[in-house]
Amino acid sequence: MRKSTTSIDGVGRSAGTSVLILSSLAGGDKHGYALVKDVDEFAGVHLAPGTLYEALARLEAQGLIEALEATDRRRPYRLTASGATVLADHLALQQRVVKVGLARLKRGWSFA
Amino acid sequence: MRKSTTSIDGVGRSAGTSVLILSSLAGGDKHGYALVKDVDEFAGVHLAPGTLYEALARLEAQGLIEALEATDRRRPYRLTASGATVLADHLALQQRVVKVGLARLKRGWSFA
DNA sequence: TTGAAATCTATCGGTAACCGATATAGTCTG
DNA sequence: CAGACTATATCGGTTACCGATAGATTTCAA
Repeated sequence: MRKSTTSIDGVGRSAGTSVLILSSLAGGDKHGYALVKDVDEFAGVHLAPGTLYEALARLEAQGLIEALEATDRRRPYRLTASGATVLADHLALQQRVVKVGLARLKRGWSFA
Repeated sequence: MRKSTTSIDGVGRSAGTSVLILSSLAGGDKHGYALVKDVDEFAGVHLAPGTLYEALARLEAQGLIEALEATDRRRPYRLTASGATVLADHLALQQRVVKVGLARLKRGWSFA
């Protein structure tokens, strides 16, 4: 069952879960649940729990984020220096794509 | 075997194949091979053949692109009005993510 | 002139990113 | 005290994505 009209199937994907999580943590340390709400707000994308915890494990294994001491029921994460570098690189890449795409659309993709 | 140092595993993914293809076609009608080279240049991302033709079929089925009459060995595609709308929406989303991420990184993600 | 490189499309099998459901449990509020 | 919200975790299924492989044509230099 499809839900949206103007959406590429697998857009949650193309938005890039890793970039979303890294961007969220760039704003400060957060635990999973808080992170999901933050991403919801600033990107308008909702990360499913499966997607989230898998991605967190992946990113931690890659050394892009690090788990902090759990207080209460919360397991917070922090962006590492390496993670910040990778994030910056990817945002730069995405920015290039956005600029080119937008410019081409404005220039008139349609010759009809 | 991993190849890059500063890369999120599955970044080709986060770059968003669909957005890349749509952005390429926004610059004019192209057949698959030309499209791959264009994306290589403007995004620095190489689309594998499997990824490409699968994505083209998907996008056509979704009505975001349309196949044109094949001349010679080339099977060109054109961006549809619907595809242009979807692309614009997604570029806007990515732009928002880029802006937030960059702003947060600049503000200083590290408190150390 | 032949043969290597580039152009062009296509399919297949495998991996892993992503999703939604489900489970569990503590807290807060009406 | 029920129901909503916070919070983490796992599991099964789907599919985007990848690289290898294949095959046909064209171009171009040795």
